Amino acid sequence: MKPRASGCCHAHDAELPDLTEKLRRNSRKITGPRQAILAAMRNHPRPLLIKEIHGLLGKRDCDLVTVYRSIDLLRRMGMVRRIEFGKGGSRYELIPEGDSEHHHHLVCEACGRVLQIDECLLLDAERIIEKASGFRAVTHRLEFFGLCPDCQG
Amino acid sequence: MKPRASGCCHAHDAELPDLTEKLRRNSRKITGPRQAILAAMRNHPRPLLIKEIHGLLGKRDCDLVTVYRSIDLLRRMGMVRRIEFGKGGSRYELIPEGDSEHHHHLVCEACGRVLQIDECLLLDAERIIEKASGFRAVTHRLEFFGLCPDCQG
DNA sequence: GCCTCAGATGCAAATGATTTGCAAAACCAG
DNA sequence: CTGGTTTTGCAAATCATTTGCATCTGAGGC
Repeated sequence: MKPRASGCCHAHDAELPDLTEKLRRNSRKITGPRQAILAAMRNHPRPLLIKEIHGLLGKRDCDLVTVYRSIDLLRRMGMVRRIEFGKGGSRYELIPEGDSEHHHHLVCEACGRVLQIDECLLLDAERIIEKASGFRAVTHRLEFFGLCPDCQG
Repeated sequence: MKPRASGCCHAHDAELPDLTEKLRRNSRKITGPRQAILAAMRNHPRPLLIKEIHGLLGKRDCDLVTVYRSIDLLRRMGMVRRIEFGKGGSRYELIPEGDSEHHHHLVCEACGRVLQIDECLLLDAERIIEKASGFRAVTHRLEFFGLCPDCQG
């Protein structure tokens, strides 16, 4: 279980055809705002606030409300995932193509820096809980919080 | 790891002296609203919305704003814990006295029913993450979601 | 290339949770 | 029981998110 800095990385364009295909399949349109939002998220691979995404676009490219609506569409299409860090609103991150495994985050409570934790040890726990509780389709939400090296005072 | 229904249980009054003492120590006052809120939470031992707590009191006992302020005070005094289930606002639950261990919840995504999961397997994970990341004071937030038996359809 | 029309967008305004300002009311130490 | 600090209630401000609606636009069909 090694945390990994989720800094900027690859920006391969393979997601654009993917978007095109998925949108077409649902008779949705490939619009400027949607491409711009996806591009912004690709260039900033960490959980972003709606407000941050909007800021990355420059207010003229698209309205804040459109960011909300587009992100929601992308989420329903399975291209974006919502994450709750508990203050200031929901955050969203791109789901890399072919990514079936989710991951967790380690968030600095002072500065908000985010590391990514790749392994997930809780898939077994979900099955155990299903058996013990009678619940079905059990998923989980797990985030870690602490003070990053720069904020330890 | 056995989920446990977090239904109503004991309502021993040992918390009232505790509250009194803690409040006095910080030169805060023991007021009607604060006692009423604590009593309401003791009688409904599950994560409650501010709105629900307010509802339990009868609007005349105390203003919604006072519930917000009192809950925040109780939280800062370590008597109440905040939980985020991700929709409809934060929830709060009483921390039983002498309780050092936290627990997690299993939430039905359809009806909102909540079971409590007592064991926590992640304390080791926190230490491991501290070592690997350089973060300190690492804590975590973990909730499970699924469909309870009544909502599987 | 042009038309048409469902789907998308912008803007204003509604909603819902939470916070803040301030004057009046409630504790409690002396 | 009195003074002075803490709390409360009420109104209004904030903040994130959603909704209504008139207008605009991408994409398939001509």
